[in-house]
Amino acid sequence: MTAETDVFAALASPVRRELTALLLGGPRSVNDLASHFAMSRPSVSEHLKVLREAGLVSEQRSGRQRLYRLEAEPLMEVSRWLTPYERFWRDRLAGLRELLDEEDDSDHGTRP
Amino acid sequence: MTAETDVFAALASPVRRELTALLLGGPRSVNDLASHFAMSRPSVSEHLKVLREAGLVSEQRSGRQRLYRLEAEPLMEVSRWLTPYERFWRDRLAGLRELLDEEDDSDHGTRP
DNA sequence: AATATACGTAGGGAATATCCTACGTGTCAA
DNA sequence: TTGACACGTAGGATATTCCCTACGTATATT
Repeated sequence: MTAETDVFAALASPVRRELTALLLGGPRSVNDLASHFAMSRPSVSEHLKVLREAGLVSEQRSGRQRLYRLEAEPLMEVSRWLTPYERFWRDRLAGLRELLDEEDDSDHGTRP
Repeated sequence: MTAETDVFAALASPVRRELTALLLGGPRSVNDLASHFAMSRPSVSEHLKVLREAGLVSEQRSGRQRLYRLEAEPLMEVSRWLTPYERFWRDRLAGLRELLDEEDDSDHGTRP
């Protein structure tokens, strides 16, 4: 599949989104990351593999640890994919706002 | 799971991303949408169901057709989720730009 | 050298995803 | 009313996901 699909598929799992969120604070070891989840460490390793293959994280060996680092570039594709839709929800919000403004107006169409 | 997870999971399929893209041009019937894919119409219906349950599309019956309309609001959650990562790729791009600027600079560190 | 630590991978089981064909329902057209 | 059309759903086959435990490898410690 395309790289784009890899990224979206990687983000489909709440565990993997949580992992990327943890890496916002800087590189972490696998044990460190795994300690935040109820699941086994090997399972976390597998999630990290998915993220690695999507290009969302990189690993760097440090002694017997492996530090995983966030690589956010692939998220640009998501952001770019999102662009044409922004107009839609802004339009919708603008419409909502108009509606609320009318509602707030105590002078309900009594003006000439 | 959370609504957020529904949205990310819905977007994980290239077929469903393509469906939402088609709906950018306005509401369309199921047959119309299905004609853009190699798969059977019932399968497209199932994909539309996933999108519906994620709140990404709505349907409106019109005669014997059902017009599907894009509902982009749930994508705001994706956009919001993306926000803390933007800094990362901008930083990376800024670093890259610096590097290119230096490369372009014919006066390689010969200044006092 | 022997042991402990940090990690990845193998292999397997259960759940879910993704496609299909067959069929049922509601709507329009003749 | 009969037939065609548009669609959703049922049921099933296969692939993939997601979790586990067991195990192998490399590095550090003693």
